[in-house]
Amino acid sequence: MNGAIYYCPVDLTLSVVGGRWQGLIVWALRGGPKRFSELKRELVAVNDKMLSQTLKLLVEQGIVTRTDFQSVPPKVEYNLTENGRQLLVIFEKMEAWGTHYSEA
Amino acid sequence: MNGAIYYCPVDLTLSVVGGRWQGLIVWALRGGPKRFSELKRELVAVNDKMLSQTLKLLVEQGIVTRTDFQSVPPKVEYNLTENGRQLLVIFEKMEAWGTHYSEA
DNA sequence: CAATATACTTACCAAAAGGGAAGCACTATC
DNA sequence: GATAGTGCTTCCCTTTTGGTAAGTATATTG
Repeated sequence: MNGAIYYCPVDLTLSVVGGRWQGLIVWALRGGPKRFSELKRELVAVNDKMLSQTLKLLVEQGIVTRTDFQSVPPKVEYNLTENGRQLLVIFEKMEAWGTHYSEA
Repeated sequence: MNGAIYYCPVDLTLSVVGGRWQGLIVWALRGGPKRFSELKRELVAVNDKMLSQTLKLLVEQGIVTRTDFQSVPPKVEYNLTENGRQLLVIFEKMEAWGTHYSEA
């Protein structure tokens, strides 16, 4: 994948899901494709650089697809791949845990 | 928790589960309490500093308990709290995904 | 009496990640 | 003709993270 060595399957998954923005982007795409600017609006604290950098990484990892509509002004859509979509069960559990934890 | 602001429950959970060692330690404790040296042996690439630093963080976050047996040489056991234990469903999904992904 | 084991901490350094601000290409709109 | 909107990239800098090596205290072992 990127030369890194993973200690176990959990470690591998964490490399895709951990990091400041990777997981949040996957989660933001759960409802279907979104444009760059929509993601930016949704992930309030992200900046252009981080968003495009992280999206590129997710594309390389095979989690997200990128569709460039070759128009001016540019229109590009991002969507989850099948592998990406299968990550969603993880985030559903995370949402449940986080919700419960912040109430405790 | 630590002054950080979380954007949503998933973000909160990622702050507990992401990071180089946090998740792996929680996962390593799934079978019951372990001593410092056992964790060190199991998480091959971790060093003393990272392990004790991360364990301290997990204790502060209420994910792990620390029991010091006040003996010489020292014996200290770490175990999951109830909140920590509830994270395990997340890791089970991660293991499944990681296993599947690395076969693809 | 030297070595070993345990669970740490400290000082120091290197690498990586993250972020701000600006710029770019091009069109449409005012 | 200036301005705005889009999806980026680049430069530069700060912060965070990770890591190495060494040290600490004390009892047991050889």
